[in-house]
Amino acid sequence: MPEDNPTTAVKRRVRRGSGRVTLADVARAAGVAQMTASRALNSPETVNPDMVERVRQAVIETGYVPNLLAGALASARSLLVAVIVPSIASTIYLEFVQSLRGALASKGYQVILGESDYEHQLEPALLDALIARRPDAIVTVGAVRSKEGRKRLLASAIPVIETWDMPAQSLDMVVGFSQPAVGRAAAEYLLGEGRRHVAIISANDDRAAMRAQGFLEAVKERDSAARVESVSIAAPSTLGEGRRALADLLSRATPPDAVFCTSDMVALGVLTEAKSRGMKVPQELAVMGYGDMNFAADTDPPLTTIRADGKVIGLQAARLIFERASKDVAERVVDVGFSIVRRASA
Amino acid sequence: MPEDNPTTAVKRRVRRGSGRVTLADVARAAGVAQMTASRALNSPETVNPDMVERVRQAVIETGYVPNLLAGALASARSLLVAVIVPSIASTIYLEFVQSLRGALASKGYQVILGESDYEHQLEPALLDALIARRPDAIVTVGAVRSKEGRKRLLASAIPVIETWDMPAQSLDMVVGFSQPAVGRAAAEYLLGEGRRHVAIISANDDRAAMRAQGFLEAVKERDSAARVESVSIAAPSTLGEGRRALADLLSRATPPDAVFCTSDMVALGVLTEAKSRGMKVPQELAVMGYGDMNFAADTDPPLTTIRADGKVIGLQAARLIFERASKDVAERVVDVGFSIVRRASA
DNA sequence: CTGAAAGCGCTAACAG
DNA sequence: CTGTTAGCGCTTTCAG
Repeated sequence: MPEDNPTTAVKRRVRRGSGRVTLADVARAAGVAQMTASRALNSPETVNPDMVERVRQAVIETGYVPNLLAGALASARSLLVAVIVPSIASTIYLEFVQSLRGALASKGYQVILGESDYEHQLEPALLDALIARRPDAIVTVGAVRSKEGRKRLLASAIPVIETWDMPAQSLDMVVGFSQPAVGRAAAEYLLGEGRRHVAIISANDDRAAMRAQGFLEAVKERDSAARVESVSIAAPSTLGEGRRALADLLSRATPPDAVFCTSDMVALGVLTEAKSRGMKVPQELAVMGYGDMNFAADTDPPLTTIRADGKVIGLQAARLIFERASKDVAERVVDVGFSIVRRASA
Repeated sequence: MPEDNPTTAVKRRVRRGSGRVTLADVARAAGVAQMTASRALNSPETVNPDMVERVRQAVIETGYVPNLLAGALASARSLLVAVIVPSIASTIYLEFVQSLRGALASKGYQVILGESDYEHQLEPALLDALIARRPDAIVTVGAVRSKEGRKRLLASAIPVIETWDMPAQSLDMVVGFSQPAVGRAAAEYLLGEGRRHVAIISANDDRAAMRAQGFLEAVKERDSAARVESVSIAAPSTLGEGRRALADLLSRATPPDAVFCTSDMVALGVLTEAKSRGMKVPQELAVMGYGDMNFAADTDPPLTTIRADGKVIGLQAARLIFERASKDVAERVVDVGFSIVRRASA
C-alpha cells in the first residue's frame, strides 16, 4: 500500500545545501518569515522599519550575501546585461563599455562580456552562450547582420540594443550614428579645406567599410573625376599599420595631400611616418583620424579627428535598458551623432 | 477539516513559467525522461548514442536554449568568472582580459566584469555584488589589499587569483611578477647604459608605485649620491601626461638624461615632447616604457620597454581555474616574469 | 544506461 | 504589513 505511513517513511534523498548562509538563515536570525526578509532587503519601503532594521542586523551578523542565481531564476530578472564587442583589445569601445558598465552597475546590473571577432560574423554559438544566461538585455557593437543571429535574438525575446551604427533594419533598439555620414563628413571637410587628392586608410571591418564607402561617395559626388587613393589594413588597426599605409600611399604615382584614417591610432602612425620623412603636416599632408581618443589632442601636431562619444552611447544604452525594464515604452532609435574636432593636423 | 479532498481543492497559486522552451519540453519531444535529456546534452558519453541523437534533434526542433541560471543553481557551478580590473579604459590589461576571456570561453565559462577604480580600494560593495553571482572564480588585477575585501573573499570560499603582482601574503592563487623588480631592472638598465641622471614618471596607482619604489631603491644602491628626478601623474596615464611630465622635468635645475615611464603611452608622450623640442632620443634623452603595447615597436625611435605578457597571465589564470575546478591541486603561485625589450629609444 | 523524486535559494502570488 | 505556499528550470541522488 503506498500510504504515507511514518513507519514506512520514504527514504530521504539527501542533498545538502552549499553550506552558505541563505535567506532562510537570515530570517531565522531576525525572527521573521523568509519572505519578510526578502522584502526588507529588496523593497524596504514595503516593510515595517523595525523589521527592516532587524533583518539588516541579521544580515551583518550572519554575513549573508544573496544568491542572485536563485533570485534571478525565481524572478525571471537576471540583472545581467550581455555586451558584445568586436574585440576587447580594440581601444575605440573602451569608454563605451566603461560608461555602460558604470551606469548599469548603479542600478544593480552586471555586465557579461562577449567578443565577436571582427572577422567572423556574430556566431550563433556565442549568442546561445550568452542567451543561456538569460540577460535582461543584449548590447551589440554594430548591427546584427547574420540572419541566424537575428533569428536567435528574436526568438530569445531579450531586448537588444545595437550600437555605433544606424542599421536600416534594426532588430529592436538602436543607439548610434550613421557610419557612412562620418565618411562623407570627412571627405567634405578635407575637400573644403582645399585638398585635391585625398586618400583613405581603412580597416576591413564592417563599420570602417561603411565610413570608407561614405567617404568615396562624397568625393565622387563633389568631383566625379577626382582620384581617391585607398589602402585597406587589417583590424585591429595599429600605429604600425598607419606608418606602413602612408609609406604605401607615398610610393604611388601621385601621392595624396590628405588622408582620412580609420582610427586615431592609425592617424598617429601616419603622423609618425610623415614626420620621420620630414614631411610637413598639415602643409604637405592633412591627416584626419576617427575616434578622438585621449591622445588626439596631444599629438604633434594635434590631431583633427571625428568624435563619436562612446560615453554617451553607453549612457543612452543604459537608459533604454532601464526604461524597457520598467515597462516605460523605451525609444527605439537614438541618434547620438558625431562631430568633427578641428585641430592642427587638417 | 484540512483534509485534502478533491471537492474542496486548494486554490491553485498560479505561476506560469517564462513561456520559453525548457528541458522538459525537449525531453517530451524526444520521448525520454528529462534527466536523460540533461545527460544527453551535458555528458553524452554516459548516454546511449540513439538517445543523444533524439535529444539533439529535439533541441533543434524546439529551439531550446538551456537556462544556465537554473543549471548553476542546481549544480552549484555557475561557469562564471568575475574579473576585476582597475579601469576598463586602461589599455594595459586589455590583452590580459582578452586572453583570459577567450581561454575561459573555450570551456564554457563566461566573464563578468568588475571595475575597482585606481583610486578607491576594492570596495566591499563591488565584491558583494560579484560574489552574489556565485562565480566559480574571482580574478583581480593586483593584490587585494583591503582587510575587509580579503575577509569577504575568504568568507565566500570562492577561488581567487590575484594577478600582475606578487603579493607577500597571497589570498589564494597568484599569477604575476614582481613589480618592484621591474623598477629595479629599469634602473639597472639605464644606469648600465651609462646614464647618470635618471628620472621616473610614475602614475599614482598601487603597482606603478611599487615599480617606482624598486627603481629608486636600485638607483640608490648603485650610487647613494645619485640624484633621481621623479614626477607623479594621475592614472590613467595618457600621452598628454607624458608630454607635460617631460616639460616639468626639463624645467628643473638639472634635466635628466634618461626617463623611465609608468607606461608606454606616457613614454610616447615623452618621445613626442622631446621631438617637438628638437631633442635627440636616445642621445640626449633615453626613454623607457612599460607594457610593450602594440605601438611600441613602431614609434620613432622604437621604444625600449618592459614587457609583461598579459596574454600569458590570462592563459595561466585560466589554467589555474580549470585545475581548481577539476579538483587537481592547482599551483598557488605562478611567476611569469617580465623582460626588457631593447629598442632604439634607450 | 535510464528514470523518479527532491531540492538548489530565491520571489510571485495569494491570504490574512 | 506579514506570512504561507508553490514554483522558477535545472541537476543531484538514489533506485531500477
